[in-house]
Amino acid sequence: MKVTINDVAKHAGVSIKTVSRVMNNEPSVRKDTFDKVMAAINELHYQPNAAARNLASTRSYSIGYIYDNPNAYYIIDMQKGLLDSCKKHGYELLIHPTNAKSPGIVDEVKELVTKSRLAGLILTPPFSEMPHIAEALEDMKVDFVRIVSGSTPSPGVHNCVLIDDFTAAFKITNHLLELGHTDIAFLCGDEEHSSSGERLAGFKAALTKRGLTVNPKYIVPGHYSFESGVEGAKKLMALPKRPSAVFACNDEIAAGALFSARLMNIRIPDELSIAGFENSPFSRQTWPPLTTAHQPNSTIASQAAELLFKHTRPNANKAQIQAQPVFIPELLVRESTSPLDGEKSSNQSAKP
Amino acid sequence: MKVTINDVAKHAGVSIKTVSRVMNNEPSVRKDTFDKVMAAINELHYQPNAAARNLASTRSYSIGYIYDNPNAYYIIDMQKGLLDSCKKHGYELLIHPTNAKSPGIVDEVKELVTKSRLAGLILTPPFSEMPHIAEALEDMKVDFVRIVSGSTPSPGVHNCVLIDDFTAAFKITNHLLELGHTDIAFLCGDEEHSSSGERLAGFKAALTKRGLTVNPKYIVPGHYSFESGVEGAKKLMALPKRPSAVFACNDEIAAGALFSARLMNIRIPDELSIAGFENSPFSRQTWPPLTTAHQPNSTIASQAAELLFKHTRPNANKAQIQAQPVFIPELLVRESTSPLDGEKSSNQSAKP
DNA sequence: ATAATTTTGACCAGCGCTGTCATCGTTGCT
DNA sequence: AGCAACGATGACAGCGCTGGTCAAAATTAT
Repeated sequence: MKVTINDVAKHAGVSIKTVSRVMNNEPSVRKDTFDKVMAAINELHYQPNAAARNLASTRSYSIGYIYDNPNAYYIIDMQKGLLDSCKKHGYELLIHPTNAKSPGIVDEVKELVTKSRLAGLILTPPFSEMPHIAEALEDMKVDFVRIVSGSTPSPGVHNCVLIDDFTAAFKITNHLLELGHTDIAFLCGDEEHSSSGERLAGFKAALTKRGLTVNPKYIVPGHYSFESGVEGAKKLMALPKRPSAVFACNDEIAAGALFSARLMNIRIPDELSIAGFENSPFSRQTWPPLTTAHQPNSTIASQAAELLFKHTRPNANKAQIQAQPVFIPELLVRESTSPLDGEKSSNQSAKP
Repeated sequence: MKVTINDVAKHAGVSIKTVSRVMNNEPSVRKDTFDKVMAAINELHYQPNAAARNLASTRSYSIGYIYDNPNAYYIIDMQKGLLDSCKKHGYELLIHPTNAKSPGIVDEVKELVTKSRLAGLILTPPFSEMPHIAEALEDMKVDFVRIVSGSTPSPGVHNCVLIDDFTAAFKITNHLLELGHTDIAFLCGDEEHSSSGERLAGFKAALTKRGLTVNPKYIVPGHYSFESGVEGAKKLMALPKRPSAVFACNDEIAAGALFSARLMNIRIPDELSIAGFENSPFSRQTWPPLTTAHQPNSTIASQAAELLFKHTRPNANKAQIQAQPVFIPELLVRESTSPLDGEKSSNQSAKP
């Protein structure tokens, strides 16, 4: 029933220590010894005891996922991706939802790491963008992988997974432009999330490329929340010249804008096109369903975990770990956006 | 930084063994010694090392949460509640999302328990209602707590937390009745979830109590999904005699019904009142916001965990564990329901 | 007061594994 | 061949805690 390292050692005719070496991927094990041990491991279906490993070594076999995000769908997707990778590599996942704005957050993270003896951490925004968190983690010599917004890998950094919000936002904006819209507003997310800044930059770039100027009144600061979308749309609709399209920084904001428009009896998409970002399930559940950008969260998460494991592996050569993977969310056109003045979208069946 | 049992012992002026006794809830520790040790534990923020405990004892200090539920908000809330209790008791939480309908599910659960050496499990629907899962767990002598729908504790059962869906549904239906509605439809959730049956029963009971007959055409089978709500509403609105109010088995279904009504240009709540169930965040983000029943998921979860710990605790006396806690979700009136024909709700300002 | 009882502590072994360091066997070199 | 140098392997202690045993101390009953 329960196979210990001892059994394997006997079976392979080596010492316990050698088996341990094999398990830990240590160098300095001769090829034939290695094979011998591996054979024994497979034959006996040996599964190392995580508790014993944790206790004996400074290292551990669990990773942590710290998050503070009101978006349940995002979190669930992330967890799913992380769990997949963890299972594959025999790690455990410890989830730790908390409040990023709490004053003692750094200590809290530190405590979590020491108490649970985490091998590493996965950080998503806002934690992935808090310098003092990263510093603390580096001080503690704990590996971590950050999932952040960005399009160009920075040299030397090997613990990041990038999401190219800029390009994705550029695409969404282009979609709106192709529909004939020129008065397009942008509803920002939280300023401290760089994703918001990146998306705004992509938005501006797309307009500029078309030779359009960016109307500062159409750029509304806000937060990643439904409420913020409600407020933002209200402000926009109070302007003397209303925009004909709104690009919201995420689906929640977009849903809020939709809600707000409805309260003001503005028909969507006829009078106002609205686009979101993220493709969260409820972007499909608004009326009309939201045009958005699909972000493959589970895949991103499992890639992040894979990257982390490359670091935490005992004899990891950090310099060898390749540059950051980059994900570009894809445009997903649904019914919340339509051509301006009822024209047909230019890329759709333009009959001659 | 790292507090061991030794530190606590010194701080409290007792031996290591006594601290261990306290930690393990062993009898034969005098009240004042117990308090003294507890004080030291709290003061030093002592958190036992799970790995060491796991290793030293046959028992383990992690519990598992198995789920298969598309509702992300529900899962996040549950996790939150479970984590709170786990933290308090020095347990770890292992989350395990999976597919309840997969053929090898029982083996999968068994493997999870043995491989991760789980002390216990928390089960929510649909797992909490699968007899073969419960049997397998009992065979393995693993403790588990089920969160199920029900209003009356069954004698002898001490590992259940009940949610009184019947009473809550009764209340919601009553609210609709008080608004003057008599033609009320019911959109069911999954048949295999007893919550759906309980809610339906509560619905029927409320109608019957008012002397109304239940129109079978107004009871639409379905699933706990947005799509199901869309379909259900479509069917209802195709009836020769449309209902004036719809009670959906959960918020997702209600949101779907709302969506569907919108597609058919039916004004909510003027032409049709819609009520949901659960008070999930997006019940606030539909337009109009949904009248629903608030289910305190986090609280329920942490109670379930507390109950589980009472079982897994070394010297637990199962017979002594009190009967199942019962939660009754509370009515939350929002804008998706309104009086029939513009009358004022009867319990509101009925001016003489 | 003394006996009976309960509570506590000292001590040891051991859970399954890893870290350290000493030892052994090889290889390379003069 | 002989010696150094290195690579591969094993012996041993110990991670932090529990479980057991037994004896000492504190409490209660008589």
